[in-house]
Amino acid sequence: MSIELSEQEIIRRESLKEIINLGIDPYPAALYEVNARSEEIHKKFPEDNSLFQEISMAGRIMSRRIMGSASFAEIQDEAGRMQLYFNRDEVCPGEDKTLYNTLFKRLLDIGDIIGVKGYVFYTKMGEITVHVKEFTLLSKSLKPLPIVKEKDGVVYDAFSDPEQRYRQRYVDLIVNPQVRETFKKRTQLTNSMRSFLNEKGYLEVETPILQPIYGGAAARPFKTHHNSLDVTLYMRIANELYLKRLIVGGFDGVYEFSKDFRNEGMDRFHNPEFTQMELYVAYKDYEWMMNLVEEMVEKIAIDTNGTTELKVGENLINFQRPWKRYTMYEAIQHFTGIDVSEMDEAQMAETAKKLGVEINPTMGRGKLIDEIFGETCEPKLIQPTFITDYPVEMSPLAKKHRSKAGLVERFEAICNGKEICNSFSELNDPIDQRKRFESQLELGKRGDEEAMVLDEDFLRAIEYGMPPTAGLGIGIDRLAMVMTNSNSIQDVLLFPQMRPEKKAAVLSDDDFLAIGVPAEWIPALRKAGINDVTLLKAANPNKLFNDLCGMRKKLKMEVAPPTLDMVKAWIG
RNA sequence: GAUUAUGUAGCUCAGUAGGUAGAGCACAUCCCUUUUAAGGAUGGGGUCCUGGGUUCGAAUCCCAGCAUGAUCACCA
Repeated sequence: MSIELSEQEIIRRESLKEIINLGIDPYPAALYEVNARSEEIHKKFPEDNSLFQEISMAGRIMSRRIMGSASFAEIQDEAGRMQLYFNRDEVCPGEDKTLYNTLFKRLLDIGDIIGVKGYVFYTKMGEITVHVKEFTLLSKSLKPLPIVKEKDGVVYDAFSDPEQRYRQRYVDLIVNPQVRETFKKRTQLTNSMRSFLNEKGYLEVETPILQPIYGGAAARPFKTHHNSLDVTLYMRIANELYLKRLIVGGFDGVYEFSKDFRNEGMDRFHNPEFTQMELYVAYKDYEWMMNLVEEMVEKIAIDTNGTTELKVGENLINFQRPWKRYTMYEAIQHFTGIDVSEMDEAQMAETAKKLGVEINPTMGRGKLIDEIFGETCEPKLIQPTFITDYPVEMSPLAKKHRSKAGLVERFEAICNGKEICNSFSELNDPIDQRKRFESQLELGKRGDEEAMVLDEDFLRAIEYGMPPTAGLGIGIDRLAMVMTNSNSIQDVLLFPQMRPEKKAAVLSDDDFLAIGVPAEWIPALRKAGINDVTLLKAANPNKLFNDLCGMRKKLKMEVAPPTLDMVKAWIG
């Protein structure tokens, strides 16, 4: 990336100066009245042509077709585009045609934001168009936008480079309307979920993101430090333990949309920060929670897409209740034909090897089952499916199964081959909970970096007594991927985490002047790639001298060539 | 972290047995003047990701790096 402005950027800056010289403020402070939007006009005008005869609307210029005294342009507002018709003699009723000839035709560009007043009519071509009577520049754009064109559903020159789309999401949002739709849908999703939960009377709460002890999930945390307390704090990996404290405190149902942070790998399913909705309801169990999840997700599908049947990638997924239910052992048996339910750790490890599942010595029996399941079953579960009854070893916060030894009352919902939620009857036996934490500590000693740590305050809380409680964590990003048919988590995060953009250390004109470089040589030096002091200091004076002579020709500079001594003096 | 692909104009992409780089859109100037991815003509615009190496000569070949994507690993 050059710090040089491109030709088009220079032209726009010059236009900006001319606009100011015309006495026009390119960034006016006053509000601009908007009483009509493109979507509304397109919808209502065909039904009643007497509407919209005195409108005022605003948006970004996305295309222009200029032909002398008449011109067409399109502006884009949040919901869509509207064609504008400009006629020179209507925009400039007097003798002075500057506003049209100079401002509109020459000094405005694609990307500028304008406001227009006028009336809606049909053109000869039958397109709904705003006949502009007056227009106002609201913001001059200095960077050219990628121009995406579309005809009959075919998109030309799409702005598609993922790096640029994610790093400059604002550009992505301007030129790719389907991206705006995705994020609107994501918000519809959370709105739908929130209203569902509120209608049930559950209380939305906020709990700490900075936690002295991270807990509630198996994951590596981000670590930070609080200066005045001089303590280590962790960014939360889950909010489970806090929400359960609130159940102890007497709330019957609490939930939180929680940004969680996990210091792990990134790929199309994982971002270091992601959103979960966690819900805890007193006096309920996991069977009850399964029904709630079905009901809630079905409603979300209808609220966001108008149907329970969604095309996601190659698959047609139907969220209509009831969903299929398998126990974990049943699922493994179903997909591999092997009954692992009675196996001990050694037999399990043997089976895993036979199935081609990679294992390592830190894995206990529970982890082994999880690996086998994850490898052989999860990717094959396309339709929403509940997997129930997990091994106790991998669920230190879940209640022991009421009838099956060695298992806990837990379920996950799998959809499109990925987990979308996780839930259990919460463990409320403080003695058992302490033991479970202790065995996690053992796993930690065996080298499991994700083993949970013991949270004394949480234990103290449940020692006061926590009602039987059903808990749920549902991945909002994963759910949003499904609901918006997105292939990557980055497509449902407005600002996905990216490696930092590398920035050249830039020398300002003043820096160059301070070193003794005459102003006229600064562009040439920049062109030669000398953008920071170290580069200049490290340059070979002879080479730089030659380069500059070359640049002088190339840039058609009307100054005397540099001398070698001059260049040596800059380098010092 | 591993493998692999990609990185050329503001955007989307061509291209070259290794010999001073092309198209469309965008931009500029002029002509036309109610157009619809959309008129016509002319023109400007590039450290061909960065750094090394091979070579008379590298955007092209080799190595390393950076960025991004994909797959795997990790990751409920």
